[in-house]
Amino acid sequence: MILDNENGLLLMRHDGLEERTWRSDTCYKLIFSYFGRGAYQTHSGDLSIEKDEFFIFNPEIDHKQLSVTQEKFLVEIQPSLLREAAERMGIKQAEPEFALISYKHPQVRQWVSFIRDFLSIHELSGSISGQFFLDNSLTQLSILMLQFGPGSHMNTFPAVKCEANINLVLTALRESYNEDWTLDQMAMVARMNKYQFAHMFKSELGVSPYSWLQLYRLFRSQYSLLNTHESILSIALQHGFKSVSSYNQLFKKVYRKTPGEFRRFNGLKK
DNA sequence: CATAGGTCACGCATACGTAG
DNA sequence: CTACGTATGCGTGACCTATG
Repeated sequence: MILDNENGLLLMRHDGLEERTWRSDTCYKLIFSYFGRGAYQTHSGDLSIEKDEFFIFNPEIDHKQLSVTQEKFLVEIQPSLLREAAERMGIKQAEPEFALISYKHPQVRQWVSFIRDFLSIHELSGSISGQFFLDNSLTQLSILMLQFGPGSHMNTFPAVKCEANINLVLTALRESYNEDWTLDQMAMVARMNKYQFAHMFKSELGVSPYSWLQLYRLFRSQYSLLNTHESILSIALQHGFKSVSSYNQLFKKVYRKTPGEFRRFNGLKK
């Protein structure tokens, strides 16, 4: 099952899952795992997704699929379309760069679920109505990606609706993200056993508690990075990182770039 | 017996200092 | 900014325990 036109492409297939060639596309590429897990490789590290999680490849990123279970679901979007959506949504970042992390979001899951059901009932390949459906879907997904896909265009972490006691923790973390936290403290806020808490947190958000906090710090720090000329060190310290080296390391993992490179690539020109 | 809820141990990812 | 080395403590599969 494949639908494509000049704006992008929608692909869903249950066979030919063993493809293992290097690809480098000019488009943004969302990969969603509806069933089990998927693994991908880039020149600077591997990525894996569990059920219901997704990640987004930025244009021109070399990548290779390592494995997929049961079903491959991916959508490609041309930068021009995403740029237009960003503009209409009032996002300043002209060419958003998405974080290379797997993430879970209920609304993205719902969207994928809807598209899957629709496509499995209607045979649309090559038809006029298929094109119409595709264009609309791509626009919708662009909006979702910009809204919920963590990346350079955000200075916070995407909002999610989840369990009440998890929400307590998220609120507390957002308020004092630049302070020290341990898993025990978070669990205390949630009034839960720390093991239960960690499990629940992970299943709700697709990210484990401490990683969430780290990522939140990183996204909050982006604004200063892109809009001020403060030193990397002071930005790192202000946002709760204890050293530049851990800040650098996290940045490398998320964007495959160091903070300096990220600033030069996305930031305001002097 | 099946299912859900709770707990834990320990491998390994991460934090962070030092040196280059 | 990168490349280590080390200590810390997080994450999670696997195991218990209650419940029906």
